Amino acid sequence: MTYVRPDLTVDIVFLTLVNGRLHVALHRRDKAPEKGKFALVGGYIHTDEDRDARDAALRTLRVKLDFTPRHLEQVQTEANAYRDPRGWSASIVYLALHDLESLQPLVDSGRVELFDAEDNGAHLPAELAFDHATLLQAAIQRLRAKASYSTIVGHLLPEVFSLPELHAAYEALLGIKVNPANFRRKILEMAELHPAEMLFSHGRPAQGYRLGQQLDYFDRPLG
Amino acid sequence: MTYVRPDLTVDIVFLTLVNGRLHVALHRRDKAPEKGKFALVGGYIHTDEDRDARDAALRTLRVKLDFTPRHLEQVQTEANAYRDPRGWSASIVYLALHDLESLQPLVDSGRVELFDAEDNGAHLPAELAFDHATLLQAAIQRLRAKASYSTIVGHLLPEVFSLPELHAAYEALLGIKVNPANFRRKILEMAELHPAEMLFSHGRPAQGYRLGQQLDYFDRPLG
DNA sequence: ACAATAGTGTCTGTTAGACAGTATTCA
DNA sequence: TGAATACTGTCTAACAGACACTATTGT
Repeated sequence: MTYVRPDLTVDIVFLTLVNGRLHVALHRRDKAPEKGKFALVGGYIHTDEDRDARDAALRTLRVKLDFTPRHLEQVQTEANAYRDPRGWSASIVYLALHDLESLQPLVDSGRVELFDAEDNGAHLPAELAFDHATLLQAAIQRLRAKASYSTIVGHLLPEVFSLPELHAAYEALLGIKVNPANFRRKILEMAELHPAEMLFSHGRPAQGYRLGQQLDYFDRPLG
Repeated sequence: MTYVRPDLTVDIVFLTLVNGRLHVALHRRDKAPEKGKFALVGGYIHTDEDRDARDAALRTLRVKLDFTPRHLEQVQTEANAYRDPRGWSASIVYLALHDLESLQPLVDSGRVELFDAEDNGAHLPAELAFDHATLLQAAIQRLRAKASYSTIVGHLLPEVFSLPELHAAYEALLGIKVNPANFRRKILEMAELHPAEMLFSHGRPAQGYRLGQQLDYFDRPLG
C-alpha cells in the first residue's frame, strides 16, 4: 500500500531588531493560493538539489532574497490537514536572525518588508498567508526562551558589538530591566565573548566583542 | 512545475526509567529495508485519517503498541537525502515518556524490547535502522535539557509519586547529586505539585504528589 | 569644562548547599 | 527497640540586585 505524500516545505521566520523591537521580514505572495497576502519566506524542498532541510532553507533565502543570515536554526514542524487549502501539508519552520544594518539593502530593494512583530502580532498586516501568524509566534517564543540562557541575542546585533548594545537588546527582547553593572559582570563570566576593536559613538568608547563560534548556554538564567 | 514529494513519517522515541537508567522501547523491523534491525516505533503519516502529525504519532502507538503514553512532544524533524536508502525522506521525531510499571505489559507481550540508552548508546543493539541512533540521542538530549528546568521528569514516574522518587529520577537523569532537603524545598516552591495519597514502602510513609495538567517551567535551574 | 556614555567597587538581602536533627513507619 | 526511610531547621558561603563612584571620549 502506498500513501498520499503531503507537500513538504520550509518556512523561515526571519527576525531582526529595529529600535529595540523585534521585526519580521515578510513578502507578498505572487501566486495562488493566498495570492497578495504577506507571508513568511519559504518554499518547497527540492529533492534534486537540497541535501537536507537546512540546505533547502538556505537555498530559499539565497534564491528569493540573495542573503544568508547570521543564524539559522530549526524550530518545529507544523504538519496537518488544514493549514493549506490544497490539503495535507507539512512545513519545517526555521528561525533566522540577523542585524538590521546588513539587512537594509534587502528592504530597500523591496525583496522583503519589515513588520513590527511585538505585542502578539498587533502591528502585523491583518491577514498573513496560511498559518504563518502562528508559525511566527512559535519562533518568537523560541527566541525569547533561548534569550535568557544563551548568547543568541548576539545574533541580532552586528558582528562586533558593545556590552551596552547587548544589554539593550537583551532588555528589549525580554521586556525586563537589568542593572547594567550586574549584566556586564554576569555575561562576561558566563559567556565566551571575544574582545574585538573599540566602538566609538557619543561618549566614552566601548569595548567591542564578538561571539564565539558556537552559541553558548548559561548554567543559570541571565536576568 | 511540481516537485517530488519526500516520504513523510513520524518516529517516536519512547523512553522510560529502569533502575535509574533511561531505557528506550524498540522493536524489530519486519519489512525491508533494514529488515530485522531494531528501530524506533514509527510509521507513515496517513493523510486520510490523521488530522495532524501528533495524531499520526498517537495512532502509530495505538496501532502498533496499543498504548498511549503519559507525555508526547515533538522534538525535531530530520529531513535529508541520505537517511533512508530509498531516497529523500523526512521524519518528524516525537519524544514519548511513561513510567515502567504500566509499560511492562508491552514488554511482556513482546511488542517492544527495552534497551539501556545511557552512555551514548553503548548498550544498544549494534546497529539501529536508518538514522534512529541519532534521533534517539537528540531526544535524550532534549529530555535532559528540559529536566533541569521543568517538571518533565515526573512523566517518567507513576501518576502519584513521592518527592524522594522524583529526587532519585532527577539525579539519575542528570547524573548529579542533589541534597534531598534542598531538592525538596526548591521543587515545592517552584513547581505546582498537588498532594495525593500517602505512599507506603519500607520506612516512614511518603506524601504522594501528582503533576499539574501542564508541564511547568522553573525560573531557575533545579540543581 | 561639561555632557554623554562606559565601566568599576562595594554593600545588602536572598538563595543555594551542607548538615544535624526529628518523625513515622515496619519488623 | 532498632532499622529504614521521610522530613525539618539552621548555619554559612555565594550570588543577585542596588547604587555610588570613576573613566574616557566629543563638543
